[in-house]
Amino acid sequence: MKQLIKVMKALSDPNRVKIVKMLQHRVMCVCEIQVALDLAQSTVSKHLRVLEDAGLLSHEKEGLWVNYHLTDGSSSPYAASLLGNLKHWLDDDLEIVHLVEILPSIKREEVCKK
Amino acid sequence: MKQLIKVMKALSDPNRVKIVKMLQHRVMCVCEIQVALDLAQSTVSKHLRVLEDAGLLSHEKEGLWVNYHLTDGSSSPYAASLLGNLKHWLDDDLEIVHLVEILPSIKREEVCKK
DNA sequence: CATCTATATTCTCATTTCGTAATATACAGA
DNA sequence: TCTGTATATTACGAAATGAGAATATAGATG
Repeated sequence: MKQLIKVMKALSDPNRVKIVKMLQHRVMCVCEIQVALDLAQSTVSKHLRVLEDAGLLSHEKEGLWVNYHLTDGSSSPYAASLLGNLKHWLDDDLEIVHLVEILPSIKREEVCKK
Repeated sequence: MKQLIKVMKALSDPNRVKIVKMLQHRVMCVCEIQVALDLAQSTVSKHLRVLEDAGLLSHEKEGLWVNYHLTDGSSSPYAASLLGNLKHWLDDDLEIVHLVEILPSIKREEVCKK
């Protein structure tokens, strides 16, 4: 039960769902997500932690960057199912469409370095 | 997006998930659910509203009783999918197993009338 | 109509959640 | 080792959430 609730809670926030939808298209680092969603860096970092704790994401370090990507869901059947569903869900959502459109223009080399 | 978030939020609470799991077995009125979950009546009433608003439940009146049951999910594709998933999810969960076991002993004619 | 009874709604409180700013940490490069 | 950059963590305020008690509502029955 706890596992399920964790996954559901993780996907109960619009910004976190947006993160999942973006990661369907490519791996992203924290600052790229920050720019895409226009949130504070700490906020993004916490959202990523919630998603990862639920078994939806994982990360690898690449120098200073941390690359986040979707998991294959093998850690949790609930995560697996919902990641599957989210593959097609919201593809018509205007906000998501827009996010995906601007995704190619968000490049870490240009976007970070503040 | 809003629709999806509503469904996810509705299923982010253990007591609401328990309600769904119970309703997979039979129609229940508010006071039966109240007894099964050992919650205040107003709390149950509110949980039912959240689930119904998300398109997961609907109700019919039967005299003084209000019968709640799962929907076929036709009002929301998200609700439909998750109701489908929840058909098999948590069937091994100890808490759910116990709830389902005591379900037959909860009869509105005996349980209500306070 | 008066009175039960089941449910819904409202009020209030404690807890959680989401956001930011500030700070700490990790690590690459001079 | 010192500096700068990306990320994580902490501290904290505003808003949402879940709980129960009290109250309102709807409808059945005498």
